[in-house]
Amino acid sequence: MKPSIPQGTRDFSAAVLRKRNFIFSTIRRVFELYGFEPLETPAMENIETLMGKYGEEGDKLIFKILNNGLNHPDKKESALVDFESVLNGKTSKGISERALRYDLTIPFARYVAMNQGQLTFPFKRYQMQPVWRADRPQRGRYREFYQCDADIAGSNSILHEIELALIYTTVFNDLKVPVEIHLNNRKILQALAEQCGGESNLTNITIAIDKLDKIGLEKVKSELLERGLTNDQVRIIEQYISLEGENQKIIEDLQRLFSKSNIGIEGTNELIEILHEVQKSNPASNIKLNPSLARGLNYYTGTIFEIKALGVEMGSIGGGGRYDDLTGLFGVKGIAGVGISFGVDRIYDVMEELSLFPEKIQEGTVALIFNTGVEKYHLLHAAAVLRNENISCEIFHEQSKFDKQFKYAEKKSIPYIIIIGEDEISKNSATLKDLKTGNQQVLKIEDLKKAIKP
RNA sequence: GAGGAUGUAGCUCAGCUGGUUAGAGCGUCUGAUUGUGGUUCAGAAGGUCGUGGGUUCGAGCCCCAUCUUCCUCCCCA
Repeated sequence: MKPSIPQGTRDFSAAVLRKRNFIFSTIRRVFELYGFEPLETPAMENIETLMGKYGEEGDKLIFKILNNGLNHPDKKESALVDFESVLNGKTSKGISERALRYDLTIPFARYVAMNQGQLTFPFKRYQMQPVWRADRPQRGRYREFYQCDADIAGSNSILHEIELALIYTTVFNDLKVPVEIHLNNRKILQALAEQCGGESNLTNITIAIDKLDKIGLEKVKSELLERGLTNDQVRIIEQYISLEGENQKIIEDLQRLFSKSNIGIEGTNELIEILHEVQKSNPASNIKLNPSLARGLNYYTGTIFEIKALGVEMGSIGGGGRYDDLTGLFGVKGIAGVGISFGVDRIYDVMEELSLFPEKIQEGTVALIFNTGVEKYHLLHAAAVLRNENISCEIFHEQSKFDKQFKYAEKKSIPYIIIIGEDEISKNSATLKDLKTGNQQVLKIEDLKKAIKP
């Protein structure tokens, strides 16, 4: 049979993995710096943990795992009945009782709900693991992809929003990816909904205005009308999403538009505080109010973030926000949460497109010890000395022409080669050559480490 | 889930209205060159033309199905 992998999944070669790990380790380091602790949860969850948490569309995109043993004679009849309900679009525990995780937030909520007695609140965790979606793959969209989430459970403090924004700034600064942090607040959208026929319209409004960037004002307006809003209501929304310009100007406009709405004022004040503190703590933060930012996921109730890479066509490379009732879905009330997520696969694509990966990260082996056919002992000894100094090196596997050994080093981006032949052994030394400059020198084995730049 | 494009050597791609033995560049390997690479030169290997059916005297090319990748919609990271 011809080897292949499932649609939308990928193998990662060494060159790709080194770059990915560069992103992962940057994010991990910053998460740790802010006091988040690691968590991993299983690839699969019980199916009822996931179903119904991501909306109707989300349910369709969850990968369900077929139960084992369906062919057992004793179960045949019940399996047939259960399968009938699957054919009617319902899930059935008789056919599937597990599913692959769809994101990291719901498993986190499940974990907090399960372990609330043991955890120290506020509970700050980060998690970097793959998630799976049965979506149709496209550029920047995969069926298996990684998320890196940091969330805080059990605190309403706005300090977290401020620090999460600072994490975004720090990580993308470290990666040298130019970004805009888009900021908005669901409370303001709620105030807007109240002015437009009540909260029942909130979802209709958020879904439509979230697309403003993509489809433009006219299409957003027609979508709003299709979703049953009146002309007057659409006019109010148009006024709202047309707000643009400097953050300060948008703030003033929001204050004017929602001067009579308590929730609107509350949301605006949160925005003001976050903007103020973030820019004061790290002036490099490119944080931008975006009134049309809504985010599809309905569990958000306060601040919302989204990260837009500058200079490339790419969907958002990160997002997050505050959700008041994280664990309510699992029967534990009163635990608020706030969190952010990094889309590593898209960050990778952006960095690739902008050529932002440092060349340095492709170096695995630092030195290649040529095989000159001398006693293996001499080669192994030199390798051991280097390895003791934490310099990664390898010995060419067989004696062969230098030409071949040089080419091997070149292919693997190994910066140094070391030659130990009869001449060198007689002088208890080694020849070290820097492949980049072409310079070479004869040194004592013990002095190699000094000549090799890390 | 709906619609559209795509697939030929390890990689990037040619391949005429259907006609003998499917080509190029790059890469790989061998040699010039058994202690000094990146250059050059000579040669070689490498293909069930995504897969399975069909039409035809004859299919890389036409038809059907299926899979992959990519694009639009939906949704998202």
